Amino acid sequence: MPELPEVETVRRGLAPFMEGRAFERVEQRRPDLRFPFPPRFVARLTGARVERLDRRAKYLLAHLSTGEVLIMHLGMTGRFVIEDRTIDPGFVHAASTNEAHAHVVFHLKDGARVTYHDARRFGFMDLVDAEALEDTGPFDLMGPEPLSEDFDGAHLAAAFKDRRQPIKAALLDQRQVAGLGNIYVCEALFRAGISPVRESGRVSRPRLVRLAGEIKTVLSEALESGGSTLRDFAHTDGSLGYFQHRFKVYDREDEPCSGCGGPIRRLVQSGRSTFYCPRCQK
DNA sequence: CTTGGGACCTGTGAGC
DNA sequence: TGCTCACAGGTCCCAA
Repeated sequence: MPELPEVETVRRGLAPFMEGRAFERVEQRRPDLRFPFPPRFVARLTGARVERLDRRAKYLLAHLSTGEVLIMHLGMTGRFVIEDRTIDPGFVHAASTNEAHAHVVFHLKDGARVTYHDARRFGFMDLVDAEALEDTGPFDLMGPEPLSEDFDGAHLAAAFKDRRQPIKAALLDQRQVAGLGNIYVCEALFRAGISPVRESGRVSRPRLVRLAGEIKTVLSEALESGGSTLRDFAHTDGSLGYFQHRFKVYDREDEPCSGCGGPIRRLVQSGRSTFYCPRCQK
């Protein structure tokens, strides 16, 4: 799924069509995605205006005029398709879509129709009071945004202190730092020269400072490229991100390492593939 | 408390 | 061509 750069790319694509507009009509085509929709989901949205579309980690947050926040998570395969007759009647901003996976349709006043598609249905939506947002899970325990000033080597050192977990797993834990996923963790560890199996609590402070910097760099570069397109990620206008061409290790098993020429290896850590260079990462 | 494994669900590509 | 298997960008839940 979308990790932080992909979710932020989606947010930027969606914001011009949603911010300042109200939901004229909402179609909820099934009772659940990963979780059941909240009670009276459609009724609570209808007529509400979207004041602002934010992102926190991998979550999209639509702040509504009703005082509630619409929380949207894309899971692995969630995506939004925009159609806007104010721009070009009948024109669809979208890659090819499968109607069977169009689960929610937002009809906005003055034009746009925004459809949420999600083949695997690992995504979900929820509604909470804006004041309660920070106190509701998972936001209550969530670590800092990696691109914010709150995130640096000192934060990692404190978060990893006395932890035995491999650093790969620790970086995927959204309570330590929020927004990284499998791709960018692999890429950041490679750039920092740190082995994914190293115990997180035993990585030296200078190396964590380097790691925090590499995390910021790789996420920033991915954002500039419009995110990564692997299988089905597409922008809201149907265009594709292209950062995947700059992966150094992810999905490159047996290919030569850009640093030493040796083969990139794959291993499985807590059920997920890790790609790394055994020679360059210690 | 921490950690790892399985579960959720569908689609796709590789190999036979 | 068609089958089967492994695997996929995430996160929650539970057992050890």
